[in-house]
Amino acid sequence: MAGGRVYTGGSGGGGGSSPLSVLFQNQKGSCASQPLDSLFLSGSSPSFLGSRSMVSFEDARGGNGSNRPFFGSYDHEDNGDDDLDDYFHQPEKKRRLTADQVQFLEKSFEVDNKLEPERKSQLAKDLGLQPRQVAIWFQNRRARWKTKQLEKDFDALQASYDSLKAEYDNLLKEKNELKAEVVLLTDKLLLRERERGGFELSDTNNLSQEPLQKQVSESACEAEASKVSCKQEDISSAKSDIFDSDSPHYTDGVHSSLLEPGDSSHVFEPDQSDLSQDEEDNLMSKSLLPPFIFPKLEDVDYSDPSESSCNFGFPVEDHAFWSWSY
DNA sequence: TTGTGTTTTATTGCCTCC
DNA sequence: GGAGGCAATAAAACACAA
Repeated sequence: MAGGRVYTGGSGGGGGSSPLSVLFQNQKGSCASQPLDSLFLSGSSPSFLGSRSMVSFEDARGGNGSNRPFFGSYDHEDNGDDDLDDYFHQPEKKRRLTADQVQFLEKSFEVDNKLEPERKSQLAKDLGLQPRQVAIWFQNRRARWKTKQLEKDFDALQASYDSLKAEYDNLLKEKNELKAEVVLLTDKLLLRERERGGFELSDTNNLSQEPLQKQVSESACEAEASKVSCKQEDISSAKSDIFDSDSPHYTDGVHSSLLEPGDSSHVFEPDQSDLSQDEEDNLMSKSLLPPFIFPKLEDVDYSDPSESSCNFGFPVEDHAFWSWSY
């Protein structure tokens, strides 16, 4: 025995003389002739006396035939004496508790799932079981309860996750739609600028006298006026998305050819070979590139892509975020 | 009837508390 | 150090399909 525990089987039970085979001859429900509540509330001597389940068969057979135990698995009421004899000559085996015993224990468990020594003794006495059997039953019952509780918790978490994922998917869809819109408008804008001939970025001689930022901003606002608000904060959140092609979410396939990585940036990069260092610095520091395309460096921290506005607060590596489920 | 999966009863070993 | 709880596990009992 572990932990110094001693299995004191063999001598428990009430040893009542009245045969209970009428009441407990079938564990599958037919024995429920007595309401459980009356069993549970009927004081210290419910009709379990005489049960010797799990005790030694030598003990169980005990005295005379009238003291026959009502083992839970014993539903051989139609068997003859030979079968009965065989049954009792089996080596000691596990015996299931009767349905009534289990119901009684269940009721007790509902009241309190912990078992103080006194209650254990009382239950054992009432049910005609060994106190250890009662303790074991409670222990196993607690384990089952815990498992079910875990299943419930899991279901709740799963539901919560499903809800959040649906919400996330909607946001992602919305994001991609906005992204596509930005790209479309950008293309339109570039096309218009080219038609005007005032924005030939590949030709440094054509750099406008007007500050580039002003030019583009005005054009942007013209383009935006029809549909999109020209508010700086609105656009700046989208502009970082344009160059977010590394994001695993970027699957909308609406990239403008002008904005493809390695191809797009030069569109807005004036050839600075003829600029003075000051002008060059000015260009860089003030970010003369269109503000709705390139965020100011101080606005966006590219060192941590997960913090960029294009992700709506979700980590870029969201595939890792979702990968644990399903 | 038999094979197989599930449930229930019981054991073992470890841990915590008093 | 003993009592009791818990996790892991064994094994019997049970359910059920083929």
